Amino acid sequence: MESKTHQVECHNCRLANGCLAKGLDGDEIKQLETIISHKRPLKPSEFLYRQDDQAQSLFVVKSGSFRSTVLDAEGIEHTVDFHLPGELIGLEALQKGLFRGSVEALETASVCELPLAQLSPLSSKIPGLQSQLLHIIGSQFAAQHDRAALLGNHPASEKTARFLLMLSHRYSNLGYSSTEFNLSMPRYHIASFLCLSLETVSRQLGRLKEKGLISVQKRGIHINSLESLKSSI
Amino acid sequence: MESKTHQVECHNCRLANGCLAKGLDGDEIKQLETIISHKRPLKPSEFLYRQDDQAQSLFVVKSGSFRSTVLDAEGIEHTVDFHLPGELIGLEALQKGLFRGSVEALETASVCELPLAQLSPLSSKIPGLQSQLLHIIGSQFAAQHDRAALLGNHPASEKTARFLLMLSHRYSNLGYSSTEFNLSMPRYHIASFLCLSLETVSRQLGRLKEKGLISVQKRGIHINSLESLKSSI
DNA sequence: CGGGTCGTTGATGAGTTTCAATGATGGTGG
DNA sequence: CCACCATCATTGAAACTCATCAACGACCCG
Repeated sequence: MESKTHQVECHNCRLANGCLAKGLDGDEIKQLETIISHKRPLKPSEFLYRQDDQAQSLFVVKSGSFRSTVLDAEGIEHTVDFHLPGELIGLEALQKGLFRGSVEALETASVCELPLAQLSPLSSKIPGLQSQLLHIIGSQFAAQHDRAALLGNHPASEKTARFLLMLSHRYSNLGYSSTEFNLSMPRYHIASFLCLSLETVSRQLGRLKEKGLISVQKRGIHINSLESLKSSI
Repeated sequence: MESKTHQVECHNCRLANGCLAKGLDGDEIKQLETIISHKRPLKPSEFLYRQDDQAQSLFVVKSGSFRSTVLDAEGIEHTVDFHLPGELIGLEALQKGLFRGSVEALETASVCELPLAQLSPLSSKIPGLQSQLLHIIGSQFAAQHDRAALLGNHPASEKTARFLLMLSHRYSNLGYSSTEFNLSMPRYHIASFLCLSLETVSRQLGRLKEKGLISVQKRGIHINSLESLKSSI
């Protein structure tokens, strides 16, 4: 059974507050739950969808993390973004009903599925849902602005520090530690996201470690002082 | 009078087909026109809005072109995007009601203003408007994916060629020539967008000229062969 | 115990930035 | 009307960052 529906309960989901359900009353949440389905969890490096797939749904990350990529005309893959719990994925399909990039689980991960055909009418019916949808869309545009500032014309050292600070910030928003976390992606993905080579990323992490700003052990990151790391930029 | 309302007529606007009015019937367009206002045209390098301004409205480019920028924590400016006629600006404000970047006219330019307070209720009332709004939002996300592929890990020569091809494509969609156009921005803005130095941009344009792929005279660009330019990447 | 993936580290060279000088253009005021 | 200034673009030379190539070690899983 490909898309067996698992248990669905927005009303006691710890993410509901940053999710579509935010600001809805009990009855509205029930209506929302009726259109949400949960696919089985994805395994590491399994694809949620692939570029040019027909899009029937949007997705919200429930657990784990994802990476979204695009292939350019020459078949070179670029990492567009990483997605943590609570984030909405697939908005680029609103244009033509096709996904414009691929999304791949970085670890065991799960999503809530929001069928487009039902989301749109429901959001007309529930004003709070529409406004929350627009709010989330706005966050994504805002995040892109931040990303532009992160990736823009900076030396590798700064890109790396900024990358860690971005993750720190996002984990902190999710209620996790802002100073201690595990990278869910290999160096190669970070490099592709930052437009650097994987060796450079590795070396820059090493430098930050030498300076005493962070501790690194493979995927494990500990930021010794957020302030010093920021001011190192 | 700061925001004097100029003549508003979506129904005979040549851009209406790629704009919010697309797919609406005559009566619906009339309703849309009632909430749209036109500010006086902006002069070159005049700001449409500035980062952290309170956002009352979204904007659609009616004529001319714009550049959107963000300041990072260090006060360094990054060019996020260029905006041509028909494009919707300001979506990042849907999150918190604040603009997350600045938008600046590159030449004499005008916009249609869409007050957020009225747009949202109207789109609930007119299903076609809501779906067109979502469609446009989707295009912007799709465009970001394309931009990621454009800017990603490529040598300066490719970035420059891709940049020209992107503009060519966008002008062509607007009904202008895809092989002959004027850059509305100085080299410095192109450089900031492509994460290069302005000298590098200048040199790369020079190289493309030497190779016979394009003609350049300051802001004037003529692409001798789109196909050769593409295959040069 | 192999074999694969992943991360680190070193040496080298290419590509890009930076600094600097010069030329073209357009607007302004004498 | 022309000189002057500011802005923008081009070009050169030098310095440096970063990518590439390569080797090695750590780890995990079959």
